[in-house]
Amino acid sequence: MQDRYSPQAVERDAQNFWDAHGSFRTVEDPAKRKFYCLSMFPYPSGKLHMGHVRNYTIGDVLTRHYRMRGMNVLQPMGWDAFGLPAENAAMANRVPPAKWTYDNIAYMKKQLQSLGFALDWQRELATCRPEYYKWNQWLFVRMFRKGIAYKKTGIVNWDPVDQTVLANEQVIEGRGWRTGALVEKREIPMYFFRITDYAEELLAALDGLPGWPEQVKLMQKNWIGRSEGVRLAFPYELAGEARELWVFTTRADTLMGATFCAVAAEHTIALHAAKTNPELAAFIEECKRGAVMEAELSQIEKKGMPTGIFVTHPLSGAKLPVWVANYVLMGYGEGAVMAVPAHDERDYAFAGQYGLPIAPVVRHALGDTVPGPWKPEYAEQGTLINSGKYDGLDFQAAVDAIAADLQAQGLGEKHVQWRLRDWGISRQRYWGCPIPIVHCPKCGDVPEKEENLPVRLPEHLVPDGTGNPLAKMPAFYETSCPACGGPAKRETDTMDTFVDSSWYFARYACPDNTEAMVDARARHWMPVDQYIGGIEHAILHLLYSRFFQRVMRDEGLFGTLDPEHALAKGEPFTNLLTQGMVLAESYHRENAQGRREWVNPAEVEVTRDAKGRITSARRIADGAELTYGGIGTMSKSKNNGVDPQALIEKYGADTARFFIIFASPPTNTLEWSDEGVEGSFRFLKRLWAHGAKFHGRGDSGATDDANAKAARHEIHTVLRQANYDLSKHQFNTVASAAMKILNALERAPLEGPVAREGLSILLRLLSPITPHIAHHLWCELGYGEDIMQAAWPEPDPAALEQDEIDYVVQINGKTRGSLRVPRSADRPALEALARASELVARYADPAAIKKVIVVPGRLINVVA
RNA sequence: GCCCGGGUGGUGAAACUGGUAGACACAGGGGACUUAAAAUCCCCUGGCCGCAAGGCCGUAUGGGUUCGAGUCCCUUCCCGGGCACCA
Repeated sequence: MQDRYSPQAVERDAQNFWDAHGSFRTVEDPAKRKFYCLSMFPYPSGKLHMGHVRNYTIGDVLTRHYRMRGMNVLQPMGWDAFGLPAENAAMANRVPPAKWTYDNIAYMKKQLQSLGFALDWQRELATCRPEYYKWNQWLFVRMFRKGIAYKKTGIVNWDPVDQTVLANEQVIEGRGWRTGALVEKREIPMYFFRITDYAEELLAALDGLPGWPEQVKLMQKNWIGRSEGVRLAFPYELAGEARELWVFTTRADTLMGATFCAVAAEHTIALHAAKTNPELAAFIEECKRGAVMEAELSQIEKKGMPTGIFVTHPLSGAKLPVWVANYVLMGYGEGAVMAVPAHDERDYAFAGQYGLPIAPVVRHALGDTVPGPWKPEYAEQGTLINSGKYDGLDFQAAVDAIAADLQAQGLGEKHVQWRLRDWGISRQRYWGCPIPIVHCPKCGDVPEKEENLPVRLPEHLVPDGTGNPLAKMPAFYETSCPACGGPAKRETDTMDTFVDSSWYFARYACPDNTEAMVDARARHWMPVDQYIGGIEHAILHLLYSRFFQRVMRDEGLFGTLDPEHALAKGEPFTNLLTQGMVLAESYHRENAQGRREWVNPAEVEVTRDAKGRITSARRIADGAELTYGGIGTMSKSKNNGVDPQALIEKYGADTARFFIIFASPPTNTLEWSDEGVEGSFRFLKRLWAHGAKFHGRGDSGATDDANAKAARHEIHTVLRQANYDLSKHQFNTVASAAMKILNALERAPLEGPVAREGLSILLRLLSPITPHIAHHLWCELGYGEDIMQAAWPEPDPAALEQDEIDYVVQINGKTRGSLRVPRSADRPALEALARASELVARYADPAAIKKVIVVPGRLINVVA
């Protein structure tokens, strides 16, 4: 056996062994319990980043652990290969997105393989391949026929200079990232998925997901946003025609306190009033400028302007003015709200700003009036006042009575409102899945015939930033109508990449099927038993996947299902582990054009103050002063990614894997630092050295040796804890446990069964984390041929037993020492020992003892 | 702004269901080995007071519940994620 640990050789040999034995190939096996372990597939951005390494290492630890526990584990890998970065790279390098993407996939696949992940590569898929996206299109057509996919207008960011639609991340401070032009909102026709049809089910089913973090379920719940209230109408006249302004409110009890209504800039009333009011038209134009992001909209100053139009209060008959307000969103509800300034903080501020009346109608904790400044109590529910016949009613009674009166007049009803909006999937971009619709002047929007799918995306185009190249390519869009055969134009928008990632997990079960989207194998493997990915996907990706799973179920793609079958419930992921993000510091400077240029932390030298805060930073290469951009997720845009490749090359995959597991529990954010990697490498070197020393020793040696016995007790105690930690997915302490076991082994005698057993436990415990070195030592030390075939270690109860237990002794809740007590001591014996102990004599008056609290096996607290 | 998390030594973290705070490491200091360095090994390392024994303080902040709080409840501050076209 080599004296020196040489990770490259060890890892190459282990990987060759796995390749030769097809160790990670998985087929359906009814004799074993199936376990589908899936990590979110990567976007092929060029090279792996630390977030990937972390994600896939976590998945691999789970996979290898469950394999050793005898399950039939499926762990596939693929590529989320459509998306914006490929177009950006294409513009920068004049290379087609397809070539860039395929090159990246080839390189990143090598990287993944070098990390030794137990992946079944035979199932590899890439969403940009026609074999894959054909089924996006196929399902889209079915959804379109069913009405789950439909067309309406949606609002996008428009760059007036490049004449192109911008993604939110391409809008920087309200301007286009390339042109610097002020971005405008523009309404365009788009396709939507009717996810709101499933809102109720998506919400209710969250309760049936015990394997999901509460935090994620809560985020989804809030996102879906069920609210019960009343939909009601304010009648008005427009150009002599009777109309109704419909609003939704959760506070119908405050209806008698409504003093005005506010509508979005795009609302019919606003547009009508603007025709004769240039000032209002200008204000509406102002509202239309700027980005569409909600985060941005919520930060803007609340502004409004009267329309001059009045509506009639449905109960009091009073005339209320209608205002245009920039905080009312057209996309949410009816694009109009009733304003009750006395009991709503935003309305209160708005009324104060524009001198609108404030009418209190609810008795709150502070009284019957609402003097400024605003108090949260004003918004609380209470008994109605100043509300005529509704006076004296509480919240629920008032809502019931008011809803009944409105309904009698046909001016309102109880209503459940959802915050969730339908999913707009059209993207005016090239590098995505074409939407299989043909626009025919005679037949309208006609889906492509099934036999003509997939609608292939040409792979040779290079976008230039001025709109979708497909829209400039007659060979792509000139076609004939699938219905009437006449000349027609193909849709040139492509699908949101979230469509691709909403069902890939089902396709892994049967990636080779050219006849069907999914088959019986999907029914076997689905649902995913353990899904692992970044917390940043907690809402959108996971919600869309849950929606798609239900659409596929309702399309009968999984066959007829027993109602108790997990797939019948529509949930694709039984257990979810949301790993924390990998964060890194970022640095930037202004370049000659006044744009921010981000410098990779590897090229930066920083100075820190006594508290470790960064005081200044400069680029090592040229000494340029840099601005510290704070700590944040590793991203291409901030150029703060740490390349794992250097780490792998210097220390090997096992060290990289061990460090990333050891550094932090999976769900924590991980602030990247290069320090600490050395320590992981040192540990593996020590492990190797221990193995080399142990190599060739016999099993002779004293079993009864007290040191050996103590070591065995320690090892099994640590193992018990490690197994518990594994079950909680707290892998960092499993790595610690391995270190503790090695420490114990180094203190214990090197020969004999305890040493041999201890090392075998250590190797098996480590094998999911550092599979290469574990594989090598396992073979080399004669434990077996393949550690993956070995049984998972369990602690021996006999080794865990102890003759004496150390009890913590507290006096009045303060820890004062400990008592060594025979294991057999019962509660009265423990109490007596404590009362008689010299600790009590020293810190309390034994005569004044009021009570003694005994926690078995742990602690005695004497209260005096 | 709204929704969801988090905050423990110089650093990453640990601490079972409310029961000895800081396991295991990193960094730092001291020492051994070496001509020297690297590597390796040993010792020390939360703060304050003390020659020592020991004492007091300490889990972002301020309060509360409890025999006992890092852990439960409330307040404030700071940091991270999401906000529907980044993936």
